[in-house]
Amino acid sequence: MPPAKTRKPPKDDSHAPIPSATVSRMVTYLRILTKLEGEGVNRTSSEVLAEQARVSAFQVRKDLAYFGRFGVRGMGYTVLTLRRELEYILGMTENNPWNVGLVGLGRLGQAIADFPGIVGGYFHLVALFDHDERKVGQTFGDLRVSAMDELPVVAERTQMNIGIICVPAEAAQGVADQLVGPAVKVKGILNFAPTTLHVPDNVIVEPVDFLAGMKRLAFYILNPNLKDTKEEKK
Amino acid sequence: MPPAKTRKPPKDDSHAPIPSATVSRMVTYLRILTKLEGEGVNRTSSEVLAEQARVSAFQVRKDLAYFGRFGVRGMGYTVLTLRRELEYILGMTENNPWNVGLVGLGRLGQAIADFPGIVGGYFHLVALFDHDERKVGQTFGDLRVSAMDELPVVAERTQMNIGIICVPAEAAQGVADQLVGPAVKVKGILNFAPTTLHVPDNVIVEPVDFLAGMKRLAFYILNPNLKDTKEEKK
DNA sequence: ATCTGTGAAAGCATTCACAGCC
DNA sequence: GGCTGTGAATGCTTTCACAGAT
Repeated sequence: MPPAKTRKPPKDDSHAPIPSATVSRMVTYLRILTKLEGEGVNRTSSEVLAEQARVSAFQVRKDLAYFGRFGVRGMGYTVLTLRRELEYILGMTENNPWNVGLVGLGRLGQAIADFPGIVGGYFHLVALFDHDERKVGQTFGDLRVSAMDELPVVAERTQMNIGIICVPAEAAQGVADQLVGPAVKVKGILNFAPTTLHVPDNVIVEPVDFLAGMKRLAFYILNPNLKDTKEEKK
Repeated sequence: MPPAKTRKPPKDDSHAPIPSATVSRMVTYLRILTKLEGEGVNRTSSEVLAEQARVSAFQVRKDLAYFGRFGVRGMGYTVLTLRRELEYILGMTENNPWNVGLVGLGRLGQAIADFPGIVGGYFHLVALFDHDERKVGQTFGDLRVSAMDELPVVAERTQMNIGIICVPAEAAQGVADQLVGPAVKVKGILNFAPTTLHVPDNVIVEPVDFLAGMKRLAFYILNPNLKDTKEEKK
């Protein structure tokens, strides 16, 4: 094996198993880079990223190394370039249209539909659904609320591929079943309901369970000695 | 060392390092047990719990073993008893008054203040704060919104020990600083703002970052091959 | 017979130390 | 000199297999 060739960046390590904690941190790094860029910072380093993400600089470099080589030795990273690379890695690009449908327009659902970063960011909110017929037909933002039985049709028309569940725990599994039903191409679900969803293998669920978060807080407050020193883990 | 004594449950393994993933799963088990109890189920097993939590039965038993011995060999677990034990372990008891203050009454904050399980569950919502003077003085539920500069006084009076941050990312660190300021005894923060908070060592932060969740979804949808098979990790 | 509790092994993730490149 | 990229070592977590209890 000749190490003669001068520079072939082996960017594509495509089959390496990426730790899920690494994926979470990549998201954090992207957020930090976007912030730095907004502040007019051009260059940064693993140390700066580490400080802001509350992890070690080793960790930052190792994480990035799973995906390629983005820095310059002795110099650090260019904020703009690295931000773009991470966006690409995480699928936050023009040619990945993430079409999001939200189910359940209670207070929480309305708040999420309205949240800065959902509309106008990397994701497009394309459909709203509610069980309650008094809500069906109302508009939030510029979207009309559809009935649950319209879901397959609307999902098809809007090319919905991500679903957000904001319904009570008892109703969540039923909604999940509809979201992954035939003709619906939802491949990922963000689940705000405090329950564990059962979905087919090819569907991803991300739980956002803040009641669980509160209980973890309670536990760690009572047992400060065994506090996890590396926050950001997921 | 006499192993003669007939039954002294060595409940207190107090210094074993508990994996943070275990803590998250304990919260899940508690939720499942509460549900089972509500359905009138008396007995259960590591297998049932595993199925509902989407983990292995080994994992359930190992997790529980960190805290004590709660089952009967050949029989399984008593739902009521185990539920109580887990509540005790997680600090969900009458004599641990978790007094929660919420900062930021935008749509999200209002939704959280209203969420079933905050009021009337294991936690008491005792104070609301907002920067915006038009919101100060309004009431949500039966709580009056206080101004930010009243925070130290109100926190003291209400014995606030957990804070929830529902303000925009730019404002979150400032709020966190106030929450851990002198005379405020907040030891845990639930952070809905998409930013990493810097707090003293003795304060715990639980991030609830659903925008990050969306980006993780996007990544795993694009790279299904390296999907994490064991959801519920945190 | 059944199902829990647990030491030991296997599998992952993080930390480290230093080689490699500006 | 400075800071990245990365094999090797360390340290955790999960998985396993089986001993223990009823």
